[in-house]
Amino acid sequence: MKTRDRILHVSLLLFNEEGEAQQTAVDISNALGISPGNLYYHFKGKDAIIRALFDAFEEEMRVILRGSRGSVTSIEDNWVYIYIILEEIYDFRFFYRNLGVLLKRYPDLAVRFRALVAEQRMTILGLLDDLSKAGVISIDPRLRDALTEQIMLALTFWLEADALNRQEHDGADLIHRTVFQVMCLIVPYMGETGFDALSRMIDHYERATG
Amino acid sequence: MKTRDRILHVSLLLFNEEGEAQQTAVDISNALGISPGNLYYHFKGKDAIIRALFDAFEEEMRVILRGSRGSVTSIEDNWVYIYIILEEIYDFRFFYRNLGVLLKRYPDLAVRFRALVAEQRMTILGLLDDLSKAGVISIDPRLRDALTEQIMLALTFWLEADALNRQEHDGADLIHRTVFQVMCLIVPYMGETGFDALSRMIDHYERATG
DNA sequence: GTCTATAAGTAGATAGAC
DNA sequence: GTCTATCTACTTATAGAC
Repeated sequence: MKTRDRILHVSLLLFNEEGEAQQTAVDISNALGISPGNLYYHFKGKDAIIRALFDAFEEEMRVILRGSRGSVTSIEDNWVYIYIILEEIYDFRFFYRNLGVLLKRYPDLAVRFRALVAEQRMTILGLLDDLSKAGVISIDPRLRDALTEQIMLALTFWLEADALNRQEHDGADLIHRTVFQVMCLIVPYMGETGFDALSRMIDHYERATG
Repeated sequence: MKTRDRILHVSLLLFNEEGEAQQTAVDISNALGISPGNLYYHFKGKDAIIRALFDAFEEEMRVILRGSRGSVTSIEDNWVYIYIILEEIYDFRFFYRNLGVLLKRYPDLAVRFRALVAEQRMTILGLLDDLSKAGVISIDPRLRDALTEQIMLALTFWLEADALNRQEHDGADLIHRTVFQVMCLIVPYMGETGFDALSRMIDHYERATG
């Protein structure tokens, strides 16, 4: 593995586990067993590392978002799809843990992040449209936008909300609970079948978390 | 106005407008027209200032939360009450802009903040219970907790979400939109009257924002 | 209470040898 | 590519005069 890739790999690990703000360029080079000078040979600094990590995240997320076009037509599909999005976010969770600080510090990333969020919003809207057309949900158009915003809120701040509620966390369980939380937002619009779907979801949730 | 109070006042202003992370002890003393040494005479550092500001916020918020006991029985009351909570948060918005960083940096504040959030959650649950008993809403008990969490999410991360979507913001309009957003979460559980309530809310919203 | 001056500590960045 | 050594810049915090 080339040093450049090792730097990215270890940085992502450190940022996710210990928090981005806490790690200095020297910390990263120590973790890698290389000198700070060497680190600066490969990346101009922590900024460049973060930008490179964002490149990777952005590309992966765009692939996921574009993969939804017309392929999510049942509530089960929806469940799985939300799951996939959350897992991708979890892989780069350090971004979402300090969103405010990071976007203030890197205005260029803020622009790109906003564009990504916009595409995410369009995807969620499309998802709700597909579910409507398939007759799975029925929602007043005035409430549809509000629901979309709520789902966006959940998808964006689930990690921060969890950090607020507990000190430690179990990633798999947290993702699971968050999918459930998002699905609960949709249940009221499923009419009579909503309660059945909810029951099935709870079963599914209980089974997976023991 | 005593210097101590002036420091707190100007610090809150700076933190809210420019961001807490960006302001150093020297910046604050410059803004006040006093020396850094003098600042350190009154407060041991930025930490002590932030703690003092949190004291104020915590006390004000607790008064608001305790004021809800049994006094919110209509959907209009609920609207007003959410409004009051959001305005209080807005006054100390710098806390909510960098929650993650702040709570990591000040573990003692994190403990107190979590307790405050817990009381907030109890208040929201109580609100929903009161609305249920008054026959205003009807909600499956399994969905009630999820709804509570969603409202908490909205109340806690509305400021960060807005910062993500725009560069600048109009406080009054943002608060208004957020109240609307929260109310939209409750509408599905209002049955037939929900649509009327929604229409009235939209009217109200349009009127207030022009 | 308030000032000036300065110490002490930390993060970021580069130069030059190997 | 990688290292050691060092330098700059900045923030916090304190000492001592007024």
